[in-house]
Amino acid sequence: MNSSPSLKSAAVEKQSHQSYFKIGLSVDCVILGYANKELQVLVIKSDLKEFAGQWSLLGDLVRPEEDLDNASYRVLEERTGLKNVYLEQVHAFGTRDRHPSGRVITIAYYSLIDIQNHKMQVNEHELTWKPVRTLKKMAFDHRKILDTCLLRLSEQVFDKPLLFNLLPVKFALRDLQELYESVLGETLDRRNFRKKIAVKHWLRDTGDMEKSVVHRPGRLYTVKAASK
Amino acid sequence: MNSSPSLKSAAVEKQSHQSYFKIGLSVDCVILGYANKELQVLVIKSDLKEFAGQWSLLGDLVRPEEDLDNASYRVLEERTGLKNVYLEQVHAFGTRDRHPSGRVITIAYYSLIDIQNHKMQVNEHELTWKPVRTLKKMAFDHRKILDTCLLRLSEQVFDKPLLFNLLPVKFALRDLQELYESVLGETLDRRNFRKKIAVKHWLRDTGDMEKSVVHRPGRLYTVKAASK
DNA sequence: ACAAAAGTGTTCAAGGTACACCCATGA
DNA sequence: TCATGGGTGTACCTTGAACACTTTTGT
Repeated sequence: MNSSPSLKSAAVEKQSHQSYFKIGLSVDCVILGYANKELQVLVIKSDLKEFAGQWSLLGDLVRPEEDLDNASYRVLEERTGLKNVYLEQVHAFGTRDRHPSGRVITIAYYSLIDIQNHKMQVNEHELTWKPVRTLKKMAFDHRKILDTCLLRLSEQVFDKPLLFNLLPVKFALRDLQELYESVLGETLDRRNFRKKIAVKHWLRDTGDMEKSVVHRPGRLYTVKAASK
Repeated sequence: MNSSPSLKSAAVEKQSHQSYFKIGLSVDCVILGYANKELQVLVIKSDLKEFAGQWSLLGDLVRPEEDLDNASYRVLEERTGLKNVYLEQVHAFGTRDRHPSGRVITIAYYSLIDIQNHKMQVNEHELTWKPVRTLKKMAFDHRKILDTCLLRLSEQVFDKPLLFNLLPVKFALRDLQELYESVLGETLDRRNFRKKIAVKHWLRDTGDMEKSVVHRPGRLYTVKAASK
């Protein structure tokens, strides 16, 4: 653990948010993207001494004048510059000892964005995308929060057109299938997958084809109306 | 609206809980029972002037030293005397204007109990069971909270052995079917229902039969292991 | 011509739905 | 003997799973 001098201790952080206690209320956003054929989550280096070197989800205290949902939209927009993205509340986490600064309960949300389409300077401010798979340990109970959101997501992907939010506007069915496989953690039969998606009527054929692929190009589709 | 002199106004209530603000944090429990072939929910007359005469769910502010889940177990035990019952977190409700006393966000839980088996004096302290169907308007956003919990429940009843928590230890399949019909809001075919339950292997035949019924008595079953 | 992925249909098993008759009990 | 609900099986349909060959493109 390399603890730089600029890291705040939990005690100091508690001072600066004094007005929100006795019980602090925060939102944490599991912001998911898809790159290199893997699910990625947007994380930041923890600024707490207790979690020096560990990655943390993006969150903030809820302001007294804002709705819960608005707070998570705000966090999302501040960090990615994106509005109007899919965001869903998942669970409230509130064990006593989950935050070293004192009593903070957090409402977890997850959000799905097109990683290409967000302008934020990644790797500045120690904000970065990390493959979900590689994050073994995270600050606070954030790995548990992440798992809870991933489970919720996987339960919904065949009921609602969610995963399209992670892809560019135009995509091939193979891209979509690989994404489903990442999220579900299992391989899928190509013919069965295509039939299963077809009967949902979520997609529109753009008429375009893949370019510059070293094999037969696939058709490019776009989603009729993704969930926001 | 008959507003008795003992009702607190929101302003007064805010004073008495001053230490918890800026943002207050509560839990609300949708405590469900089953009687007269209807789902019932345990409610109390609102003590706020703004909601005089309206029914309210059972809730309380979360204490600084208790886990979120513990807070809802505490509310449940204080109101029903029951421990060890099924309790599940459903959703956090946090719009700015949901509470007239100021900013209070609440975490909603639902719980399933055997209504015969709870000792609480109902109709004292204006605490009572009301059929879910008859509660058109409730205090705060409590009708919305109730609906959210009922929806969650109905989505789960064939996946987990939940509804048995609402019945006595021994019950006939007809009782069970009527309960399922109440929760799902639709009638079910008797033969198909019995097959569907049979393949779950949730039940054990007690060897006993119904008594004092005016028709052929049904077998009494008990659940092998209900979810707690 | 070869490598690589696109695109496509059929068969089988399992689960869900619709539906009707005889049985046991109390009045 | 009648009214009431208990208890059961079969046929059909829908859905999901397994599985292989031809086509198109770039190199």
